[in-house]
This record gives sequence, C-alpha cells and structure tokens, in this order.
Amino acid sequence: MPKLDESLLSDLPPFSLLERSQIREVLDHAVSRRYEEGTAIFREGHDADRFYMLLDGYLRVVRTTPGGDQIIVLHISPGQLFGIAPALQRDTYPATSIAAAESIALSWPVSLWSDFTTNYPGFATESYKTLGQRLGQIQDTLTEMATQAVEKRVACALLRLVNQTGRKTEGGIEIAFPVTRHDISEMTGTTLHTVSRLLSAWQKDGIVQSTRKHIVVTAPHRLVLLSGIEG
Amino acid sequence: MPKLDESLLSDLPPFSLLERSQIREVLDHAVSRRYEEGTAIFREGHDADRFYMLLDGYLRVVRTTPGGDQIIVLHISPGQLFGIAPALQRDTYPATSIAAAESIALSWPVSLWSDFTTNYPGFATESYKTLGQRLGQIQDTLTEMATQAVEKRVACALLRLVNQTGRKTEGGIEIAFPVTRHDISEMTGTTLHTVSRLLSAWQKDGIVQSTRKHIVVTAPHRLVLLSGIEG
DNA sequence: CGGCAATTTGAATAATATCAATTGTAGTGG
DNA sequence: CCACTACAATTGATATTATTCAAATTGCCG
Repeated sequence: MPKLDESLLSDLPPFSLLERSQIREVLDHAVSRRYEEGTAIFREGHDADRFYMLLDGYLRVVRTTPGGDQIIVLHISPGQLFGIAPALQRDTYPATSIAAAESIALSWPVSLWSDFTTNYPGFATESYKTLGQRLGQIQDTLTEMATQAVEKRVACALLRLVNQTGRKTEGGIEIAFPVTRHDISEMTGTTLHTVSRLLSAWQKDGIVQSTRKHIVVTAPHRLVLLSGIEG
Repeated sequence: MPKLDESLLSDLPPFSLLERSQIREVLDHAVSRRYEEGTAIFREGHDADRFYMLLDGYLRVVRTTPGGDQIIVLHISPGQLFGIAPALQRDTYPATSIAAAESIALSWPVSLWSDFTTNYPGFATESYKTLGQRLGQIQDTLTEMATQAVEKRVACALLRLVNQTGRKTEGGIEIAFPVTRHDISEMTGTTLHTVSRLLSAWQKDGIVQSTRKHIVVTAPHRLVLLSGIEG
C-alpha cells in the first residue's frame, strides 16, 4: 500500500484543525480503495464495521423496498464523510452506497470512531454537522415529494445535482457524473418515461441539453422558475 | 414553580444510568411547561435556544412549504427527547413542533447541552440513538412516498400511528390522540378527500371504526395486508 | 341553538403511469 | 473494423388513479 499524502485531508473540514502529526496518524489507520462505477461500497442492513471519507468521485445513497423498487436518497460529493452510522449508535448501515462514477474513498474501522471524536478536535463537530445537513436535506426531499407535482420535483432534483456537483462549461452547467433518466426517476419517485418526456420538452425549450447519461443545464434560472420556489 | 419529582426521569433511557443526585441536578435546571392542543412548542427556522423532553401528550413535527402546504414529518411520544438541534450543531430548529394533544414537556437551555453529554453517562448515546431512529423513520417515509400508491401510504401511516401510540381497547387498537382526515393527508401527501374515501371504505369493510378526530383500528392484520409489506 | 370545523360524497378533470414498440448509442469480441 | 448485444432514450396510445370542484351533512363546543 502506497503511503498516503497528508495534503489529502489537511483542507477537509473534519480534519482541518489537526496538527500535521495527527493527520499522519489518521492516514496511517486508513485504508484507501478505488471503486468502479456501479460498485457498492456497503449495503443497507449490513454490519456497519467501517466509516468512510470520499476523496474523489460521486456516490448515490440508495434504498430498496421489499417490492424491489429503488430510490436515491441523496448523493455524496468528494470531501464528505459517509457511512457514519456509528455516530448515530447504529450497528447496521441504514442505506446502500453505490459509486455513481469511479470513486476513491478512505475508510477506518468503527472501533476508531470514539478515538477520533475524542482525540481530534473538530472531528465530532463536523460529523454531526454533516448529519444535520443530511437530515435537513432528506426532510426537504420528503416535503417536496409530498407536496409538489412531478414536473417541479424533477426540476428540483436537477437543480440539486447542479448545485452539489455542477461545473461550469461553455454552454451551461454540467452535472459532473453519469446520470440516466432512470436515476432521476428514482430520485423523484416517478417513471423514466415521464422524466424523458420532461427533459425532451426542456431541451426543445433550450433549458437543458442532454445526451446519453450526461446532462447540461443551459438555462438554470428558467429551471428555478419551473421548480416553483416562490418568494 | 413546584419541585419536580425524580421519578419523572429515572426510568427514561437518556437518564436511566444517572445517580439520584444527578437526576436532581437535571431537574433543577429544567423548566416544565404545559402546552394546549394546537400550540407550537417551537417553530422551524427559529433560534434553537432550548432542548426538550416530552413527559406527557403527543406532538406533531411539521414542515411548511413556501407555498403554504404542510406536511407532518413524524410524531413524538412521551419519554422522547425532541428539539435536539444542538446535537447536530444546528442553531435553528429544522421543523415546527405542535402539541397534537395537551402535552407537558421539560426543557433546558442549549448552553447545558455539552454539560449533559459530558457529565451524564448514557445521555449522549441515547440522544444519538434517537436521532438515528428518526433519520431511519424519515427515510422510510420518503421511500414509501416515492414508491407506494396512496392507499398503501395511508395504510402505512395508520399502522405507524397505531404502533407508536396505539392502546388496546375492546373492539380494537385506538390511536391515543386526536387525528383528523386532514392530518393523515398531511402525513401521506394526499388530500383529505381521498383519505376520507379510503377510511369510509375501510369502515364498511370492518377494518377501522372512526368518529370525528378519533380512529380505532379493528382489524390491524388486514390493514397490514393493505399496506403491502411483502415478504 | 348557532356556527364552525370535520367529514362525506358525487361528478368532472387532469396528471401521470402503463403498455408497447422503436430508435439510438456505446462497448465487446470475433 | 464491423456485427452484435445490452443498455439508454424516445414517443404514441391508452388506462387509471387521485385531484379538483362543488355541495351537502354531521357533530361538537360554547
């Protein structure tokens, strides 16, 4: 295993308050791994034996119903902790994490969790902040799902992707990892057919530009209007 | 202010590991208050200046959209901590809490949060366990909302109420606080009309028995079937 | 007893899912 | 390099569910 460089973590909030030597310790206990697109990092209901930090790539956090339907609960971007079930005193993961693009993550055994929270200033704080944000995000999604029509939900989902992972290109803001119509339908609780129709219509209107697994939002402001965020 | 009795807390998980004297300290810092049905304990977005323990009654946790629609995110039963935004490093409450029935709650200023978590064994653990359960619950609701048809969602919502707050009576299991058709529609993201029609049909089928603001489930097993929890 | 809130119910409508078939695109291996 | 295959996307037609609109009824509280 190659030695990991300290600069990997030194700017990330959970570790930004640490001394160089502490970061060294953290890295020395970490396992680094690469995940192919489509691979599961861990699965819902399994023993939560490790916690993670995403260094590069993007993840989908997914739940599956007994009936086999899937929904995408949220996405994870580089620099975020995930699989931090131990923070909530859970001994199993509450959802499945799948690499939405080729990804790299560090991980540590849960047995180190209490060491981290007690010895490393800012680590606990940041972890709980992350959880708080995620809880808020899920509540937002729930509220949206319960009250908004499909078109608005899809618009909101796209905007969320754009805000979290978008990068500017000529011609608009591009979503940084592969997304299919089907993925979006799983984020919004609709069918890929409906999503396809909506995206086609928006493309005709010049709001988005999309090819296979790839979406560029060309007129974000108009998408915001469609999303119905009233003042 | 009357002195609060130690037996109030001694059996509740967050405090069950404490010495008598510690419970005394906790109570001496607590403010006890009664809330009329329909009263807000705190509101979404406001400064999270206190955290709470529900002693008696029931609460609805509610979010409101810019458009004025409301949804009920979850319910809180006696013995549960709530308003524990500080645990997630939030400085505002992420939702509104309303007394669904006349209720009594203790509260403490957030400034005591870190004292509680560091000095009182088991308190932090239980708080985070509660959050973990709540996060799981919300994810369940989200998944359900995204994948299930209205009838199943309403069946699930009723079952959830029954499981959390139901008490056996002759003739079935009764939901322990006032619930309107409108409330159920806000739990399930549908209209009160649809809920009314469903309950009427179920009543005709002998599955529930309901009067104004009051529901008794007479055939829980059949409701489970309707809820579509497949093996 | 009056009035408000909760509930019920019918009919019309619109949104979205379902069904079904086709086209397009990328990757694979001969 | 091309054919083959698997996956992704499009699109029309139809079916259906649940909302919306509208109105009436019921029960409770003061």
